[in-house]
Amino acid sequence: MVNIKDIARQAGMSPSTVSRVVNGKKHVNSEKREQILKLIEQTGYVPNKAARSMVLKRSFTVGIVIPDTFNMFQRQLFSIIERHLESFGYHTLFFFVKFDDQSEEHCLARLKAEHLDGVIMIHEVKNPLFYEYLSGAGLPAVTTTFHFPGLPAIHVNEEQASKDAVNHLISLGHRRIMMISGDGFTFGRQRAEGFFQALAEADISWNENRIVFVRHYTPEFGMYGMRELLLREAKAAERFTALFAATDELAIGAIRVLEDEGIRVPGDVSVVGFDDIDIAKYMTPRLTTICQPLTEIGEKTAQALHRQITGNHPAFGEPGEQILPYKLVIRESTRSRS
Amino acid sequence: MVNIKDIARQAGMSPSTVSRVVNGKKHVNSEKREQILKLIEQTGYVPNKAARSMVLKRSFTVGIVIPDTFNMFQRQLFSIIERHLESFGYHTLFFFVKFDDQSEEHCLARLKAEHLDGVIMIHEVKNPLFYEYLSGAGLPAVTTTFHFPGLPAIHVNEEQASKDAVNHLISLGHRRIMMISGDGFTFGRQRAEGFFQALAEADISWNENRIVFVRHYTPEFGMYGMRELLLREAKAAERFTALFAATDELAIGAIRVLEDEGIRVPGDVSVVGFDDIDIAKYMTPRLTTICQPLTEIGEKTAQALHRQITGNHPAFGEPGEQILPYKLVIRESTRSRS
DNA sequence: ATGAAAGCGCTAACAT
DNA sequence: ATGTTAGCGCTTTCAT
Repeated sequence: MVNIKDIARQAGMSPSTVSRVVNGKKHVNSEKREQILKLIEQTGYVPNKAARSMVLKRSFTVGIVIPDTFNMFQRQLFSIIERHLESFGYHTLFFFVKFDDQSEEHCLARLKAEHLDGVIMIHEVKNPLFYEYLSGAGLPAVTTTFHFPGLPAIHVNEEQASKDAVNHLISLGHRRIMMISGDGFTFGRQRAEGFFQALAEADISWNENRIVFVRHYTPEFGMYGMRELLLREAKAAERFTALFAATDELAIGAIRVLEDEGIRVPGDVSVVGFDDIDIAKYMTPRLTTICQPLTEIGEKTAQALHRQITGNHPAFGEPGEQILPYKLVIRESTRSRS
Repeated sequence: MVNIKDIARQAGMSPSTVSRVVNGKKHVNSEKREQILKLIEQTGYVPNKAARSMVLKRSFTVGIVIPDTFNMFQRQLFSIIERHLESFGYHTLFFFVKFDDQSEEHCLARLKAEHLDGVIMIHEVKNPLFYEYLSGAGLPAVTTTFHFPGLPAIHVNEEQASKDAVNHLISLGHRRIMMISGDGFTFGRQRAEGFFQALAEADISWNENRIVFVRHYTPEFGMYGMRELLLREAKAAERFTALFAATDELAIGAIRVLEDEGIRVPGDVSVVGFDDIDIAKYMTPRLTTICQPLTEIGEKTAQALHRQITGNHPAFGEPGEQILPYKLVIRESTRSRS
């Protein structure tokens, strides 16, 4: 592997000069600059990052904390973030975390070991030590798609979006509306909160049987949730006519059970999801859902971190919170109550 | 950030001794070892990877080349690979590649710039320079879910799996079977080849109108493919009764069009996919498909690379090709021809 | 404008 | 068993 000395020797100059050229510094004769540039081109020389990193005391690496079981929404988000970060000259290291205590601890240990320049959290974690470390070490950090007090955040208004989703159902004439959410993370609770509020504002009587909290936001748990709901309703006079699922994947599982029970969507029950994952528009029926501005979230997240790393803003000084607009996408899984 | 000298000073020993302890070498007094270990624990000392990497001339980083638009199957695969690689002490750097020439070139340039210890290709690329670089630089490399001559590979027998899928359709009494595949990559051609062979072996007359090649393996292109097939059949006396889609995502798009046209799956047309992505079992109808042994593929891929990096096998010596078993998973999207 | 020299944190060869 | 030393590839004073 060709290094800076090789280039210097071949050019008959010193490594310092080559370094200056590589880093685009001033004070270098333009002829020599040309010559060195040509040599770099010819030899395919690339500065050794480890060496640079050592002297500069920066790793040029940012960590992204993301659930082990990340869904299509997060998948799209992180490749956008990765692309931007790369254009800023950073490496991206992924930290896949399962949400049990042990895995979070292990992840935190790795995080500490990596000498990162910054961290992006695509998902909340339970262990408070995580956030303590970030702030304690003064490590630049951004939370995205959720908000943790004291850290800059890029996200949509989950509560308002949920209200819109539920209001859509209400405007279609539905009154007996159920919800499946998860209790694990803030967004699940926020989405539930929006559900409550929409109901309250429409004077729809509240009843705790209207909502079921499951452990994960997956199709599998969507199935559990729906079975539970059906069980509760077994003794009711009339069945619910609409469902709000806290994620599209939950919705997919719920619809699966509904279909299996011979309950038609949207004929008998209307369903709205959240996230607008890829397949939402191909499903049968096409899923009505809340669409978050993926590209923009990814962009702003990468920018916010970059600014924090390079800028003179103290990491925990005035963390900006950017709230982005979402859209309700109406497809086929919701219909007027006949 | 505490470094090896700090530890040495506090322990009243030399950096070499600390280094020996950190790296678990012999020849160190067990009392001193204990003492150093305690100090490391207390201070939270972690060796600086950049420094290690520089003296060891290894980056401890492996690159994974994966499509920009990676699907759920690849998503699961890569988090398995990442986990194994991590347990071997490697960092994982992702190279998301779009399949146009420019993006591939950019990706190759980055690949060269990274001083990688090894490369895993989760997907074929078109640019031959990629493979030339890998072999030319003697860089350890493994291809997974496909095979490139001269490189170790972990994959299933695509052709045989496709034959099984089509034979399943044939055994259900279907004769007019169509296929949607892509022309971009080897696996698309191999899956098509299996389709041809199964047909030939069952003495089903061949006709080039039976297959359509689309540009990408996505639901969107599955829709294009199915529309094309329907168009071709518009003038035929009888319509086809079965479809083999080269990927589940293609199948999802195809089914979308079928449903929209009022053609029932599996009532009018049976469909079988390939990959068994997550949602396949939640769709309506649940998708019959070929299931690849994800976990095993991921495991063996990581192992194969690790062996190549550490072992004394020359990278291009005797590249092993490991062919793993697959399974046909029969669900609801296929049915006897009535 | 350019070069010489020091040093980033670590490991390994060599000495003791 | 342990310490001393040199050096990995780079950037950055500090001279000139």
